[in-house]
Formats: sequence, structure tokens, C-alpha cells
Amino acid sequence: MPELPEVEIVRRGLEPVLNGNTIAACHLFAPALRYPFSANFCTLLDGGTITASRRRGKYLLIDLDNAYCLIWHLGMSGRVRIYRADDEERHARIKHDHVVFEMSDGSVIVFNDPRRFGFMKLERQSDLDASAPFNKMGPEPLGNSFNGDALGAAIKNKKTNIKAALLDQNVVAGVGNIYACEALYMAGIDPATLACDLKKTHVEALARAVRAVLVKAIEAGGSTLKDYRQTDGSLGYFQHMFGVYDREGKPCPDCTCDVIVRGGVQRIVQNGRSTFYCPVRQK
DNA sequence: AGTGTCGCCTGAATGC
DNA sequence: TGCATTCAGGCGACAC
Repeated sequence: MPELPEVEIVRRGLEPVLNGNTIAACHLFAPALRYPFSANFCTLLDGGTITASRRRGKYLLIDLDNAYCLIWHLGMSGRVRIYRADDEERHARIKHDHVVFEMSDGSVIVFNDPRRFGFMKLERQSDLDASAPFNKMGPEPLGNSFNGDALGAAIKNKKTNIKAALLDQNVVAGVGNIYACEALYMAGIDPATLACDLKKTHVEALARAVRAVLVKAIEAGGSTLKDYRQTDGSLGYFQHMFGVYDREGKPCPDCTCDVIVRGGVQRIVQNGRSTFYCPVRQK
């Protein structure tokens, strides 16, 4: 799923049915997703009014007026559907619908997650910043505190490759496999370079590229490979703008070489994850 | 402490 | 056609 841009698009879709609205009824159709639901999960949500909805990294955070925050992660395959109050389909459940929120205005929010790698848990708002995973999480890449200096400080002692370092949520929040590949391509950096060995100019270019690729992906409605959808069911479009991701053997956008001879975009495995890159433009 | 590997789960794509 | 295998956006437990 969902990396930062996809979660942000979902957050924007949820905003109009959340803010100021009340959860009239919470329904669970599975005892657990990634983790078991706590025994008082629905009790704490039923009747709760939403006071704020935010995103931190790949997490949705929904504050309630009872001092709790719903921490919601979409995992790899999580989808959110929103039915409006006047939509007659809104009570039709489909396979892998695990959580349903009936809202006081008649709208319905459904969490569908075939692989069940997603989760929901409740935490006191006052404990949120001090608790995992937020207590060690890196800066928001689209926020003011993320720049070349911040990225440089976070990776200067890292002895792993820069691709794996970008996937570390404690370095920068919200970057996953797709956008790590794309940002490295955009910055012209070999993904195998050790993070601690990156030159300052490369670190600065990478910070700019991370920000730029995420902004572009949000503008395009995210990337739909298999599972991801916007909350109204529509697809993302950023997958059509990939430079390297899932493009093994194809030319990269800036390609000037003979793909037959050079082989085009390469796929390698780093730390158990696929990395796509252009050996000509990323050195 | 930091880093790398594995498993969680289902479904789609691929290979035989 | 059908069955087995492989792989997928993430995360955390674990071993080293």
C-alpha cells in the first residue's frame, strides 16, 4: 500500500466525513487485523465526536473528544471506502470489509484489507508523541524541518545503503519502496551507495527529490499498483509517471542510451526488497 | 545499538 | 485447466 502520498489522499477523502462528525456505531467483522482489536475498541469509539484528523508518516491519526486518538495504518493492501448518507449501497459489505463506522450524518466509512497487514488501535492523545512508533519517527518530508541538513544528520552514521536508509521511518517519515526508488532516480544517486558515504551535494539533492516526488504523487492522486484506491474508488495516476519503479528493462525518462545494449532500468534486491534504478544516470 | 532476515496474510501473476 | 510457486506498497520480532 500506501506510502505517504496514498495515505494523504485517503486523509483528504476522509476529512469531510470525519471532522465534527460523530461515530454513531463501530462494527468489527474480524477479531484482529495485524493485531487483535482491544476489548474496548468499539466502546471507546461509539458516540465519539471527531475533533481532528491528521497524518503522520504513513499513519492516519483521528482525534476524538474523549481524549483518545485512533491510530490507523493501511498496511499493504488497506482500502477505505466512503459512502454518502444518500448512497443506497452503503450497507452492502464485500469480502475483507473488516471495520465499519456508521457516522451520525448517515455516511459510512469502511476499512477493507485483504492481507490484514493494516491495524487500528486507540491511544491516549497525551501519550501519542511519546509512544512507538512516533517517539522515534523522522521528520515529515513535506514539512519545514526536512531539508538536506536534517537528512544528512539522520544518515551520517548509517552504514547501510541509502535505499534502505530512506525506508527507515526514523530517518524520514512516510517513504516506502516506490518513492525511495523514484527519489534516488530523480537525484541521480546509486541506491547501493552507503548512506554515510553520500556527498553533501547528493544529500541535498536527495532531500529535494524526496519532497518533489511526494508532492507530484499527491497531485496525481497517489500510485495504484493493485490494491490502492482513493476513498471514492478512483485510481491514482502516479504509476504512469514512474521513472524507474516497476520498469525493469525499459528506458528511463531521461534515457539517451541504447536500451538494447545497456539493458534499461535494472532491478536488484536490497535488504529483501526490489530496487529499480538506472545504472547510467545513478552513480 | 545498529543492521539484516524472516514472517505475518491473501490474491494475482507466472510456470509447469 | 489446474496446481504450485513467487511476489507484492509495511512493520516488528528476532538473531547477530
